[in-house]
Amino acid sequence: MRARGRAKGTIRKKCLTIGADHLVTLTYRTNVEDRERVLHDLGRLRRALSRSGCSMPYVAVLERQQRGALHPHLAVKGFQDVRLLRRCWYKIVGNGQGQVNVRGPRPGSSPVKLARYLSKYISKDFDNMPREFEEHRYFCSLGVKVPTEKHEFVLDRSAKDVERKMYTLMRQEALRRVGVRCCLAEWMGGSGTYGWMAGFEDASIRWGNGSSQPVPITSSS
DNA sequence: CCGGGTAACTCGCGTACCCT
DNA sequence: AGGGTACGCGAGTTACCCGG
Repeated sequence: MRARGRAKGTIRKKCLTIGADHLVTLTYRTNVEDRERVLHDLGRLRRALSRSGCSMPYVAVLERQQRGALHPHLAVKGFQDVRLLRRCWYKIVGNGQGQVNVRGPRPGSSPVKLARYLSKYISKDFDNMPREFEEHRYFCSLGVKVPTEKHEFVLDRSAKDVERKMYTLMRQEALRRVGVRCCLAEWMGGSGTYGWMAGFEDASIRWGNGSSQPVPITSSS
């Protein structure tokens, strides 16, 4: 199905865009199979976190356990307050009636791997997850823009100074394609041998010739 | 403080069409 | 046949208001 590929690709790109490196798993003690209930609880959690000043960009998917119970996985960026998450989740599902598990980045893990991990759930459950017409397979906070232009590069571990030069070339190419009025998002793998860069149109800033940082455009200019 | 209702807005999904 | 793209529908998100 074409929607599967599109959903997988979008999840992967959104995870990379927000730089997701932590995975939050919310579960119920009881066997909750009602999708409406899970989405409702997820909405309440989001609202509770928002009111606590802890609104976070996320990409969420639902996974079905072997017993049939649904539970959400959330890909988020950076360390989240587990105690706050737990307190809010327990308020919603009842004290001790659920689990909150936050998994941080492991050695060798990356936003790329987490993105693959989440998109795997989509393809895995695509065929066996009961789903009504127009229901979404995944959910994310608003404003997560998927880049329209993206270049990936791989460098040899033994390369010296190549990384910096390649980085400069990548930036020049991104600015050439997207335009100098843009902001750049990037991610570099742990070993520095793999990464990506993406450009987003942004009329409020401008890259000058040879500058390493964009400068804000004031209303007078 | 918290939950529910509502409205405006965003954007995922299915689908049709075109091109290779 | 399969990939790319555009479009409309409507599910989902968010902010705000109000009542308990």
